[in-house]
Amino acid sequence: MTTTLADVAARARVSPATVSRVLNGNYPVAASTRERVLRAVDELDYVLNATASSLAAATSDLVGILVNDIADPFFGIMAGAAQSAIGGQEGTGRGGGEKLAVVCNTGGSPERELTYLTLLQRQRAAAVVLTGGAVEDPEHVAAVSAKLAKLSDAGTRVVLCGRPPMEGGGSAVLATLSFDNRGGGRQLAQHLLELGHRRIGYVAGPEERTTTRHRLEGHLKALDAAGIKDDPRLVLHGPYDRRSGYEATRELLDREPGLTAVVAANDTVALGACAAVRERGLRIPEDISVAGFDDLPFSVDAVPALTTVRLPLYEAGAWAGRLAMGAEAPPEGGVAVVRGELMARASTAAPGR
Amino acid sequence: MTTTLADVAARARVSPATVSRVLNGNYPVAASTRERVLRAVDELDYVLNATASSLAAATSDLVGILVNDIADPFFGIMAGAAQSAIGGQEGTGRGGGEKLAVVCNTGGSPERELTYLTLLQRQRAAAVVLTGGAVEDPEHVAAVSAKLAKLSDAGTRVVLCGRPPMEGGGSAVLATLSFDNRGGGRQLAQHLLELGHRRIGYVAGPEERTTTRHRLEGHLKALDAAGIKDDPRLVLHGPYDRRSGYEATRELLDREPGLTAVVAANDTVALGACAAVRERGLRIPEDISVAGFDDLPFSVDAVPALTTVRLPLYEAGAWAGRLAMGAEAPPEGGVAVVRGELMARASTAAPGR
DNA sequence: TTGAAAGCGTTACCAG
DNA sequence: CTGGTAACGCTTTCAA
Repeated sequence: MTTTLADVAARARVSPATVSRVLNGNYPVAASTRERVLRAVDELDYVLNATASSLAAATSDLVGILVNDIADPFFGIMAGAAQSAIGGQEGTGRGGGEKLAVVCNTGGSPERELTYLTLLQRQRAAAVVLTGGAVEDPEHVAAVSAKLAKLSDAGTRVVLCGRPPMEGGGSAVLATLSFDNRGGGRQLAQHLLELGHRRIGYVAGPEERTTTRHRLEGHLKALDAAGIKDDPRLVLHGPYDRRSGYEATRELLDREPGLTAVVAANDTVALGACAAVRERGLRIPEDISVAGFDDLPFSVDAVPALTTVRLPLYEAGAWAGRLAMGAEAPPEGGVAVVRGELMARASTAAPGR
Repeated sequence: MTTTLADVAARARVSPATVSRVLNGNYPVAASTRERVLRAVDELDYVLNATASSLAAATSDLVGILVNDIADPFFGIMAGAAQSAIGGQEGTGRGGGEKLAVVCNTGGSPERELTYLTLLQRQRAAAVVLTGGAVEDPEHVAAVSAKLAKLSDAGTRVVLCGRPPMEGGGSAVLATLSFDNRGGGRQLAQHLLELGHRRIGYVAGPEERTTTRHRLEGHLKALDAAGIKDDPRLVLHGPYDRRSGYEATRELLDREPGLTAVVAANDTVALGACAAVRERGLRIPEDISVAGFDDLPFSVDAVPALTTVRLPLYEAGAWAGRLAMGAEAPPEGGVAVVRGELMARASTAAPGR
């Protein structure tokens, strides 16, 4: 049979209540008693039953971190940082209070996102962190808002990381750490424009996603400011993966052979873009410049000449983790904008092609 | 107040027991009754309390997937596959039975690995999947074995994925999907040897890790078979990251300028190796060959000429997920060896240097 | 096919 | 500082 708190109490010759207090360390207990209890715990190899604790205390120690694609280091870095911030706190004791930070992979699917939120709601999760760009479909946005409101009502701390603030959902969301995607898109384009580039292709992310829209808006705004009129033929949408970058870039080069630069929605897409460019026998950056977003650790190896906007992923994730743990939310309605840094890794002067 | 099963029962004019049966779908209920109950559930926006369910049923719907480094796509791909296999099953209904697959990042730390296992034990997890190479420290191995035994006793299904079978721990572990790391290491070395390479550097992973030891063993065995004596100066250990590959390769090139090939412990390390090689003005593969392991999606972009062993990460992860869900374990003591495929992406004939 | 009631293992309040 | 004891919300026999 599984040993219970009562077994420990019996062995230590104290009441269950006392054992509970020792284990949770949230109430004064005589040192000698504590000693006796802990010995009994060790002797019996007792482990608290979290489901019973949660039921009785009406609070769980589960913290869910939702990501769009667990195979993408962009999310891995943020989630890992959050998990460290959450997990690396309490002592390693047999006691309670230890948070269980876990990451849930939605795979970018709205349904799975909702499913996970429901599952976490069932668990009465202590906190939920939503990372990465959100889907903009009104119906889904409404569903998520409603879910978050319910979670929040039930005492779950809701934090957004790398995601724009929810429209009017301010009450349910404790804090929002949003990347300055518009600014990043603008920086990238401005940089290329200053170098003299005029024909710039853009491989955007999936439609209906906030990151996609914001980065593209920044890009187009910069072009507009430079007096370059929006050319829809130079913008292609696709998923945030390598293949999309490859295929879209081939298409862009077909449409506009005079292209001197390609901006990709993120670094993973940029890698595909590079492959397509190389395939055409073009050198980077001598013949054509390629720019990305995110600055994943491997992009420097993939393309030493890649221009990118480095987002402070680790810092943002860690901050989100702390907020989930109860840290004070930033002022201004709990919204903080996290800016990226432009990394121009090589000369990318406009080729004469 | 939070609405409970009793509230639903009252509204549907049935007993709590009936509501439970409808929600779990594991007991016959009259269609009309079910209808009424479900309507009440929807009207009240009721969500099962998983902690209460788990306590009463003595089983949880939590499945934990432990990974060494969540920012490494190697783990992301496996974990994502496992999560899909686990999560994408039940209907999206409001009912129970839905598993909550979550991934836990140990960061390669033995303590955190144990902590997570304890946390999952507390939650009475339905299953636990341990992925990736294990630490070989005897004390830690014993601690993990003991933990797994306890989990297993408590009814948790334990699955190992991309990790060698536990010594004698067969009883606690339901199934083991182990990569053929020795064979992979051998393949890589043999390939290089056949091309005429004789001075081959090796950047190994961290000491005390099974993957590190096995891959290296395969490598050395192949060299030995070719009559090349083991030269400790050509083997360097370090963490599984880019920096390690960079620094170790610089050191190797200093020690042995006549090197014609470098084998890295995995593709991430290989990227660092490539950077170091390029820095010395050497071209790949004309001047020197670089080989890796794992075949991360981006490695082809980083180094089109990289030679690597592709491991079926997705398939292994999906299989592990199915096993965690209750699929039948493979025969042979539950151990299955998953082999990789050699990918020689470019000519890597031994340079004349 | 449905209902009644006895737990499941902890927590937290109230006494002492 | 410690003990007794109602909850906590659901599952699951056992009857009907």
